Amino acid sequence: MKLSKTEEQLMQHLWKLEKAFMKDLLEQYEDPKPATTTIATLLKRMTDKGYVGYKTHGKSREYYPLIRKADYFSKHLNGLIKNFFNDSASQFASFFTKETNLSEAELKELRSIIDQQIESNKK
Amino acid sequence: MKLSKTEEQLMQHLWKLEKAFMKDLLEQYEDPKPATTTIATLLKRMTDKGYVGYKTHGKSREYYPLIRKADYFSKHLNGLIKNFFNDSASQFASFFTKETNLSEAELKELRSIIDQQIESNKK
DNA sequence: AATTTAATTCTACATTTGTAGAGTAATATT
DNA sequence: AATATTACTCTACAAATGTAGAATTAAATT
Repeated sequence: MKLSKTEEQLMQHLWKLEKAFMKDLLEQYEDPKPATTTIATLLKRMTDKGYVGYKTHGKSREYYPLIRKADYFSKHLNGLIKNFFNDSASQFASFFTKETNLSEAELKELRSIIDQQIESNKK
Repeated sequence: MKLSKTEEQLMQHLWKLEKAFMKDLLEQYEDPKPATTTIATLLKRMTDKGYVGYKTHGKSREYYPLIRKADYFSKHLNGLIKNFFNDSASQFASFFTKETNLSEAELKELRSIIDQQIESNKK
Protein backbone atom coordinates (compact mmCIF):
# COMPACT_ATOMS: atom_id res chain seq x y z
CA MET A 1 0.00 0.00 0.00
CA LYS A 2 1.24 3.46 -0.83
CA LEU A 3 2.06 6.17 1.64
CA SER A 4 -0.27 9.13 1.84
CA LYS A 5 0.97 12.67 1.42
CA THR A 6 1.59 13.39 5.08
CA GLU A 7 3.10 10.01 5.64
CA GLU A 8 5.43 10.71 2.77
CA GLN A 9 6.48 13.93 4.36
CA LEU A 10 7.29 12.18 7.60
CA MET A 11 9.17 9.59 5.62
CA GLN A 12 11.29 12.34 4.13
CA HIS A 13 12.35 13.32 7.61
CA LEU A 14 13.10 9.77 8.48
CA TRP A 15 15.19 9.32 5.37
CA LYS A 16 17.09 12.40 6.25
CA LEU A 17 17.79 11.35 9.82
CA GLU A 18 18.29 7.72 8.87
CA LYS A 19 17.05 6.74 12.27
CA ALA A 20 15.19 8.70 14.86
CA PHE A 21 13.13 8.73 17.99
CA MET A 22 9.74 10.36 17.90
CA LYS A 23 11.13 13.45 19.47
CA ASP A 24 13.70 13.88 16.72
CA LEU A 25 11.04 13.56 14.09
CA LEU A 26 8.81 16.07 15.77
CA GLU A 27 11.70 18.51 15.84
CA GLN A 28 11.89 18.40 12.08
CA TYR A 29 8.55 20.06 11.70
CA GLU A 30 8.03 23.78 11.40
CA ASP A 31 5.73 25.51 13.81
CA PRO A 32 2.95 24.84 14.30
CA LYS A 33 4.18 21.36 14.95
CA PRO A 34 1.66 18.56 14.83
CA ALA A 35 0.64 16.87 18.08
CA THR A 36 2.83 13.98 19.20
CA THR A 37 -0.12 11.69 18.92
CA THR A 38 -0.48 12.66 15.30
CA ILE A 39 3.06 11.60 14.60
CA ALA A 40 2.56 8.48 16.64
CA THR A 41 -0.48 7.57 14.57
CA LEU A 42 1.36 8.16 11.35
CA LEU A 43 4.31 6.08 12.47
CA LYS A 44 2.01 3.26 13.41
CA ARG A 45 0.27 3.36 10.05
CA MET A 46 3.57 3.50 8.24
CA THR A 47 4.83 0.57 10.26
CA ASP A 48 1.69 -1.37 9.39
CA LYS A 49 2.19 -0.57 5.74
CA GLY A 50 5.69 -1.95 5.98
CA TYR A 51 7.65 1.20 5.30
CA VAL A 52 9.06 1.75 8.75
CA GLY A 53 10.76 -0.50 11.25
CA TYR A 54 12.10 0.15 14.74
CA LYS A 55 14.46 -1.05 17.36
CA THR A 56 13.24 -0.95 20.93
CA HIS A 57 15.42 1.00 23.32
CA GLY A 58 14.08 0.46 26.77
CA LYS A 59 10.57 1.76 26.49
CA SER A 60 10.83 3.87 23.39
CA ARG A 61 11.61 3.09 19.79
CA GLU A 62 14.18 4.11 17.32
CA TYR A 63 12.53 4.20 13.95
CA TYR A 64 14.17 3.67 10.62
CA PRO A 65 13.06 3.43 6.99
CA LEU A 66 12.56 -0.01 5.49
CA ILE A 67 12.77 1.27 1.96
CA ARG A 68 15.44 3.37 0.36
CA LYS A 69 14.39 6.77 -0.82
CA ALA A 70 15.69 6.07 -4.31
CA ASP A 71 13.66 2.90 -4.57
CA TYR A 72 10.54 4.52 -3.32
CA PHE A 73 11.03 7.35 -5.70
CA SER A 74 11.63 5.10 -8.68
CA LYS A 75 8.41 3.31 -8.11
CA HIS A 76 6.65 6.61 -7.94
CA LEU A 77 8.24 7.90 -11.05
CA ASN A 78 7.44 4.77 -12.95
CA GLY A 79 3.82 5.23 -12.06
CA LEU A 80 3.94 8.76 -13.37
CA ILE A 81 5.68 7.78 -16.54
CA LYS A 82 3.29 4.97 -17.13
CA ASN A 83 0.34 7.25 -16.72
CA PHE A 84 1.56 10.18 -18.66
CA PHE A 85 3.92 8.83 -21.23
CA ASN A 86 2.59 5.53 -22.28
CA ASP A 87 5.25 3.85 -20.27
CA SER A 88 7.98 5.34 -22.40
CA ALA A 89 10.84 6.71 -20.38
CA SER A 90 12.44 8.36 -23.35
CA GLN A 91 9.26 10.21 -24.22
CA PHE A 92 9.26 11.39 -20.68
CA ALA A 93 12.87 12.40 -20.82
CA SER A 94 12.33 14.53 -23.85
CA PHE A 95 9.34 16.19 -22.30
CA PHE A 96 11.32 16.79 -19.20
CA THR A 97 14.28 18.45 -20.85
CA LYS A 98 12.02 20.70 -22.82
CA GLU A 99 9.73 21.74 -20.02
CA THR A 100 12.18 22.17 -17.24
CA ASN A 101 14.37 25.15 -17.56
CA LEU A 102 17.77 23.84 -16.78
CA SER A 103 20.70 26.18 -17.04
CA GLU A 104 23.37 25.62 -19.61
CA ALA A 105 25.68 24.22 -16.97
CA GLU A 106 23.05 21.80 -15.81
CA LEU A 107 22.32 20.70 -19.32
CA LYS A 108 25.97 20.05 -19.96
CA GLU A 109 26.31 18.13 -16.77
CA LEU A 110 23.33 16.08 -17.74
CA ARG A 111 24.81 15.42 -21.12
CA SER A 112 27.98 14.16 -19.57
CA ILE A 113 26.01 11.83 -17.33
CA ILE A 114 24.30 10.50 -20.39
CA ASP A 115 27.60 10.00 -22.12
CA GLN A 116 28.90 8.02 -19.21
CA GLN A 117 25.70 6.05 -19.24
CA ILE A 118 26.17 5.21 -22.89
CA GLU A 119 29.72 4.17 -22.17
CA SER A 120 28.88 1.93 -19.27
CA ASN A 121 26.09 0.26 -21.24
CA LYS A 122 28.58 -0.67 -23.90
CA LYS A 123 30.56 -2.90 -21.62
CA MET B 1 -7.36 21.17 -5.34
CA LYS B 2 -5.57 18.21 -6.80
CA LEU B 3 -7.20 15.37 -8.65
CA SER B 4 -7.38 12.04 -6.92
CA LYS B 5 -5.96 8.90 -8.49
CA THR B 6 -9.15 7.76 -10.17
CA GLU B 7 -10.00 11.23 -11.27
CA GLU B 8 -6.58 11.46 -12.83
CA GLN B 9 -7.20 8.29 -14.73
CA LEU B 10 -10.43 9.64 -16.10
CA MET B 11 -8.62 12.82 -16.98
CA GLN B 12 -6.18 10.79 -19.02
CA HIS B 13 -9.04 9.51 -21.10
CA LEU B 14 -10.39 12.96 -21.52
CA TRP B 15 -7.02 14.29 -22.63
CA LYS B 16 -6.80 11.52 -25.12
CA LEU B 17 -10.23 12.13 -26.58
CA GLU B 18 -9.93 15.90 -26.28
CA LYS B 19 -13.67 16.08 -25.86
CA ALA B 20 -16.17 13.41 -25.06
CA PHE B 21 -19.63 12.49 -23.94
CA MET B 22 -20.00 10.28 -20.94
CA LYS B 23 -20.55 7.29 -23.14
CA ASP B 24 -17.25 7.81 -24.91
CA LEU B 25 -15.44 8.01 -21.63
CA LEU B 26 -17.06 4.91 -20.33
CA GLU B 27 -15.96 3.08 -23.44
CA GLN B 28 -12.36 3.83 -22.62
CA TYR B 29 -12.46 1.62 -19.57
CA GLU B 30 -11.56 -2.03 -19.57
CA ASP B 31 -14.04 -4.53 -18.27
CA PRO B 32 -15.28 -4.52 -15.64
CA LYS B 33 -16.30 -1.00 -16.48
CA PRO B 34 -17.35 1.25 -13.64
CA ALA B 35 -21.01 2.19 -13.29
CA THR B 36 -22.12 5.23 -15.27
CA THR B 37 -23.05 6.90 -12.03
CA THR B 38 -19.50 6.46 -10.84
CA ILE B 39 -18.19 8.29 -13.87
CA ALA B 40 -20.88 10.90 -13.46
CA THR B 41 -19.82 11.50 -9.88
CA LEU B 42 -16.21 11.79 -10.87
CA LEU B 43 -16.99 14.22 -13.67
CA LYS B 44 -19.00 16.33 -11.31
CA ARG B 45 -16.21 16.44 -8.77
CA MET B 46 -13.67 17.22 -11.45
CA THR B 47 -15.85 19.99 -12.78
CA ASP B 48 -16.17 21.39 -9.28
CA LYS B 49 -12.43 21.29 -8.88
CA GLY B 50 -12.10 23.26 -12.08
CA TYR B 51 -10.35 20.69 -14.23
CA VAL B 52 -13.19 19.92 -16.59
CA GLY B 53 -15.61 22.04 -18.55
CA TYR B 54 -18.46 21.12 -20.84
CA LYS B 55 -20.64 22.34 -23.62
CA THR B 56 -24.30 21.45 -23.42
CA HIS B 57 -25.66 19.63 -26.44
CA GLY B 58 -29.37 19.37 -26.01
CA LYS B 59 -29.71 17.47 -22.80
CA SER B 60 -26.27 15.98 -22.51
CA ARG B 61 -22.82 17.42 -22.17
CA GLU B 62 -19.65 17.29 -24.09
CA TYR B 63 -16.82 17.40 -21.62
CA TYR B 64 -13.37 18.74 -22.22
CA PRO B 65 -10.23 19.33 -20.17
CA LEU B 66 -9.58 22.79 -18.78
CA ILE B 67 -5.93 22.13 -18.23
CA ARG B 68 -3.35 20.86 -20.66
CA LYS B 69 -1.82 17.54 -19.84
CA ALA B 70 1.67 18.95 -20.05
CA ASP B 71 0.84 21.68 -17.58
CA TYR B 72 -0.79 19.34 -15.18
CA PHE B 73 2.13 17.02 -15.43
CA SER B 74 4.70 19.73 -14.89
CA LYS B 75 3.07 20.80 -11.71
CA HIS B 76 3.09 17.24 -10.54
CA LEU B 77 6.66 16.71 -11.42
CA ASN B 78 7.73 19.87 -9.71
CA GLY B 79 6.10 18.62 -6.57
CA LEU B 80 8.02 15.40 -6.83
CA ILE B 81 11.27 17.11 -7.52
CA LYS B 82 10.78 19.50 -4.68
CA ASN B 83 10.10 16.69 -2.29
CA PHE B 84 12.76 14.32 -3.34
CA PHE B 85 15.53 16.40 -4.76
CA ASN B 86 15.64 19.53 -2.77
CA ASP B 87 14.05 21.35 -5.60
CA SER B 88 16.98 20.69 -7.90
CA ALA B 89 15.95 19.62 -11.37
CA SER B 90 19.44 18.69 -12.37
CA GLN B 91 19.86 16.46 -9.37
CA PHE B 92 16.69 14.81 -10.42
CA ALA B 93 17.83 14.48 -13.99
CA SER B 94 20.96 12.73 -13.00
CA PHE B 95 19.09 10.36 -10.76
CA PHE B 96 16.69 9.71 -13.53
CA THR B 97 19.23 8.82 -16.16
CA LYS B 98 21.00 6.50 -13.80
CA GLU B 99 17.97 4.70 -12.46
CA THR B 100 15.93 4.34 -15.58
CA ASN B 101 17.25 1.82 -17.99
CA LEU B 102 17.09 3.60 -21.26
CA SER B 103 18.40 1.86 -24.31
CA GLU B 104 21.43 3.17 -26.12
CA ALA B 105 19.23 4.59 -28.86
CA GLU B 106 17.07 6.36 -26.31
CA LEU B 107 20.07 7.77 -24.55
CA LYS B 108 21.45 9.11 -27.79
CA GLU B 109 18.16 10.64 -28.68
CA LEU B 110 18.03 12.24 -25.32
CA ARG B 111 21.51 13.61 -25.77
CA SER B 112 20.56 15.17 -29.04
CA ILE B 113 17.56 16.81 -27.44
CA ILE B 114 19.84 18.22 -24.82
CA ASP B 115 22.20 19.49 -27.47
CA GLN B 116 19.39 21.29 -29.20
CA GLN B 117 18.34 22.67 -25.87
CA ILE B 118 21.79 24.04 -25.25
CA GLU B 119 21.80 25.56 -28.70
CA SER B 120 18.45 27.23 -28.39
CA ASN B 121 19.36 28.64 -25.00
CA LYS B 122 22.37 30.31 -26.52
CA LYS B 123 20.29 32.53 -28.70
C1' DA C 1 -47.17 6.87 -28.72
C1' DA C 2 -44.60 3.42 -26.10
C1' DT C 3 -40.27 1.72 -24.92
C1' DT C 4 -35.49 1.71 -24.50
C1' DT C 5 -31.22 4.06 -23.80
C1' DA C 6 -28.34 7.61 -21.94
C1' DA C 7 -27.19 11.34 -18.84
C1' DT C 8 -27.77 13.63 -14.62
C1' DT C 9 -28.65 14.47 -9.75
C1' DC C 10 -29.31 12.83 -5.12
C1' DT C 11 -28.32 9.94 -1.70
C1' DA C 12 -25.53 6.53 0.59
C1' DC C 13 -21.97 4.04 2.52
C1' DA C 14 -17.38 1.93 3.33
C1' DT C 15 -12.48 3.13 3.38
C1' DT C 16 -8.65 6.13 3.84
C1' DT C 17 -6.62 10.22 5.53
C1' DG C 18 -5.54 14.15 8.71
C1' DT C 19 -5.61 15.29 13.22
C1' DA C 20 -5.66 14.87 18.01
C1' DG C 21 -7.64 13.99 23.07
C1' DA C 22 -7.56 10.59 27.07
C1' DG C 23 -5.41 7.21 29.32
C1' DT C 24 -1.36 4.54 30.65
C1' DA C 25 3.24 3.37 31.52
C1' DA C 26 8.02 4.22 31.67
C1' DT C 27 11.81 7.45 32.27
C1' DA C 28 14.03 11.54 33.81
C1' DT C 29 14.24 15.34 36.96
C1' DT C 30 13.73 17.68 41.27
C1' DA D 1 9.99 9.24 46.54
C1' DA D 2 7.19 12.73 43.99
C1' DT D 3 6.58 15.01 39.82
C1' DA D 4 7.14 16.05 35.13
C1' DT D 5 8.07 14.45 30.63
C1' DT D 6 7.76 11.26 26.81
C1' DA D 7 6.17 7.59 24.05
C1' DC D 8 2.59 4.76 23.00
C1' DT D 9 -2.20 2.80 22.34
C1' DC D 10 -7.03 3.47 21.94
C1' DT D 11 -10.66 5.97 20.48
C1' DA D 12 -12.81 9.51 17.74
C1' DC D 13 -14.24 12.31 14.24
C1' DA D 14 -14.41 15.21 10.03
C1' DA D 15 -13.08 15.35 5.23
C1' DA D 16 -11.94 13.07 1.00
C1' DT D 17 -12.31 9.15 -1.98
C1' DG D 18 -14.19 5.04 -4.44
C1' DT D 19 -18.21 3.17 -5.72
C1' DA D 20 -22.85 2.82 -7.05
C1' DG D 21 -28.30 2.41 -6.43
C1' DA D 22 -32.79 5.12 -7.16
C1' DA D 23 -35.17 8.54 -9.36
C1' DT D 24 -35.76 11.70 -13.09
C1' DT D 25 -35.63 13.30 -17.56
C1' DA D 26 -34.42 13.74 -22.32
C1' DA D 27 -33.45 11.61 -26.66
C1' DA D 28 -33.58 7.73 -29.81
C1' DT D 29 -35.77 3.70 -31.55
C1' DT D 30 -39.49 0.65 -32.54
